[in-house]
Amino acid sequence: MKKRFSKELVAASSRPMVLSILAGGESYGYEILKQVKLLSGGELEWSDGMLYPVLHRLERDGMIAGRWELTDEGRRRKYYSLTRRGKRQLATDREAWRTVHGALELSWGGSNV
Amino acid sequence: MKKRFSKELVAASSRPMVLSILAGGESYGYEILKQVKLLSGGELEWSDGMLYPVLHRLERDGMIAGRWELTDEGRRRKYYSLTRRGKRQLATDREAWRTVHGALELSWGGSNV
DNA sequence: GCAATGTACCTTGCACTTCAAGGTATATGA
DNA sequence: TCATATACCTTGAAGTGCAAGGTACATTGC
Repeated sequence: MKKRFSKELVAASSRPMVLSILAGGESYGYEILKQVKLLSGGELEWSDGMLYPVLHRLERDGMIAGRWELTDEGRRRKYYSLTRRGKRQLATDREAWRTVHGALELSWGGSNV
Repeated sequence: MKKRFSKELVAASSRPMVLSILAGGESYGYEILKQVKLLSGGELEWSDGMLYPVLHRLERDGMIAGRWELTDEGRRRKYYSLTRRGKRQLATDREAWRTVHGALELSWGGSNV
């Protein structure tokens, strides 16, 4: 549906975005998808087939910790929370992003408009 | 040397960065590498093994046009310039980047600092 | 004479990632 | 009974960067 976003851009932003969302409190896959949409004003829509492997990798690498829970309606959810290692990674990712962003904005403002 | 930048972040920024640099006038591979380093204040250092395939893809897709030239010293260079299609792509990429950047900054400012 | 460095380009194999498409399961409302 | 929403997962195809290798020529220092 949204062809505007290259898979590379999604790949670059997925981890920092997930870590950042979890820095605001624990959440689960389906809800994260909605939060991403909200944060982008409805423009960004991730596929769930992308997000779940991302969550599994982050958990495998110790950035986030998962915990299964059962809702009142009888649905299972896997809640994730940020670990200390995840917090450090978030800070690193944010700095890296801002460096690249600065270079891009510089190049965009430099010669063309 | 620079482990701070994930390959995903490099992948997301490489095309918009190259297109943007060429929007400022034609250039060639080796020089683009130095311009990227300059634009980032020395922080971003691309490998040439990454850049050349990027240039080939952009040329294949009609975003840029290549032209061989021989310098006075007898070295061959391939100069690239932005095509009309490349200009359009640059505008699209820039908008996509800024949307994602906005969502990230929002998430970073929202709950954690 | 020759080694090192800088310029300038290219390709291959590896590991990794998204996406599309498929799957499982339950609850609610028309 | 059927569609929609919730909630998770996996697979195969296609596309990435990176490390490492290669080619070639000019300049500099010993």
